[in-house]
Amino acid sequence: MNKNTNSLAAENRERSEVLASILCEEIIKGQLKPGEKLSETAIASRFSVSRGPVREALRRLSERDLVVFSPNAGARVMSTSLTDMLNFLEIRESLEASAAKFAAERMTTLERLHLHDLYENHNSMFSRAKQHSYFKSPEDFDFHYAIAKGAKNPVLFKILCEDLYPRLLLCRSQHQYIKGRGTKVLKEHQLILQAIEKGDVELAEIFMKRHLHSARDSLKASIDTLK
Amino acid sequence: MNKNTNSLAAENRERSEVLASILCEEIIKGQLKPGEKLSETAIASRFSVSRGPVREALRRLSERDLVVFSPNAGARVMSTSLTDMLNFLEIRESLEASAAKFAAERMTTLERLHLHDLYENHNSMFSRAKQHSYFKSPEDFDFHYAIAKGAKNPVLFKILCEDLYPRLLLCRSQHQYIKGRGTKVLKEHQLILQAIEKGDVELAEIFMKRHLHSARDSLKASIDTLK
DNA sequence: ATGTTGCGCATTGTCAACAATACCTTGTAG
DNA sequence: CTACAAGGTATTGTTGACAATGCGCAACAT
Repeated sequence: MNKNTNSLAAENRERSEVLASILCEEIIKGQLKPGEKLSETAIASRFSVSRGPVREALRRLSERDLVVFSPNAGARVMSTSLTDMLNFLEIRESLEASAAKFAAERMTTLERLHLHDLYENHNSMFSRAKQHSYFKSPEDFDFHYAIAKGAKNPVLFKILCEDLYPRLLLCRSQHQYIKGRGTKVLKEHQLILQAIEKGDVELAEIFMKRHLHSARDSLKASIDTLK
Repeated sequence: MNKNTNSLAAENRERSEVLASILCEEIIKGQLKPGEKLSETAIASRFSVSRGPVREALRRLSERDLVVFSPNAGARVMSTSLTDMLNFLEIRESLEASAAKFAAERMTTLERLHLHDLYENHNSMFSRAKQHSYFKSPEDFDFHYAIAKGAKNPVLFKILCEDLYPRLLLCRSQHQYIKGRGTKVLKEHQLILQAIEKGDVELAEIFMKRHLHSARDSLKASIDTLK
């Protein structure tokens, strides 16, 4: 059992890493506002640590593009634009299309069954208000997550799930962008699922590409209406 | 004029960032061997700084996956496998294909001319022994770099040029992998160039995909012969 | 009233010392 | 001779203090 489950005491990870992941979560969830100052002393006293680990954590977040540094002026929460978001989605389209392709080729039978379950669950409990929180179930939090995993390319997985997704979620939290394309998403997921289940590499790629493309189009449209 | 051009004194960037980029270069160039211990005190004394900035720099490099940390045992240079390299190349294929597509669509006339020049130079001084060092001309060091830039998507550019390329170069330096597919590369570049010049989006994407795919195949083949 | 200049304060950047952990050497037993 | 254990040494993790830079407020001049 954990010796000190609530504090950030020695869980075989260094403090700076633990701090970074906590701050990462708070930034992504929007608990820290865009452009908000991240004072070293404030964070240090909040977690009852010295400024050293805090500084290391902030440098880590800087590499992840979640905070920005001004020389001699410290760190602020990265503030994103809708243009950033469109750029993210454009790349996501290409990467996830590849992921779907590889998943259709490389997923194990078990993984395909698991993906099917995810789809069914998603389908059945659709009417309820459920937006998956990124940190709720980190193991298989999503249909897309499972596909990224099934592509069997750790580099792809890392870029997609550890680099792109967090920053995409940051964009969403900063713009109250709740897509809600309704039942269309489910239908699109179904097509992808079926292609992957059959091992149809080309179709899986195409359906995923279309799926994300229409997500992007939907964002573009809602931007235009706002404008 | 710079007050202290040779040392790493105040150039409006913080020490940890400067240190990180220096170490990054040395790691990628292979001056630091895979698995080699990165002692904080050794680096600190080498650059005549305290351990604080060194630690921050190492944490930065850890986020870039250039070093790995063992708890309470410090940092070591990331050591890569040929499998890693194949994974990198697989993703590069998908990302650069998109880059070529967007470049064909979005490059300015000036950028197209510049790309043409790059190709011509590459073509003319082909016989000489010239392998572009990554840090030699960071602005337009390569044909691929120019295309990534011309795609006009900062996210894509960052993933490709700041995340993927360095790690790919690390793989190369650690495996003495000098591809040398000879004049084939030039021919393939020419096809890509022509497609981009014409603004032929589909062809640019396809030719880039083929280009990088055959590069990957060539690596696979040389792995098999070694095995 | 507005723009500017100077001072004081708060925050960041850096450092050296302390505590804790891991590694290596040495010695001993089987 | 090899395997294992124990202690010492070196390195990492952390902390608090010092130096330097930037920011804000106030007073003054135009």
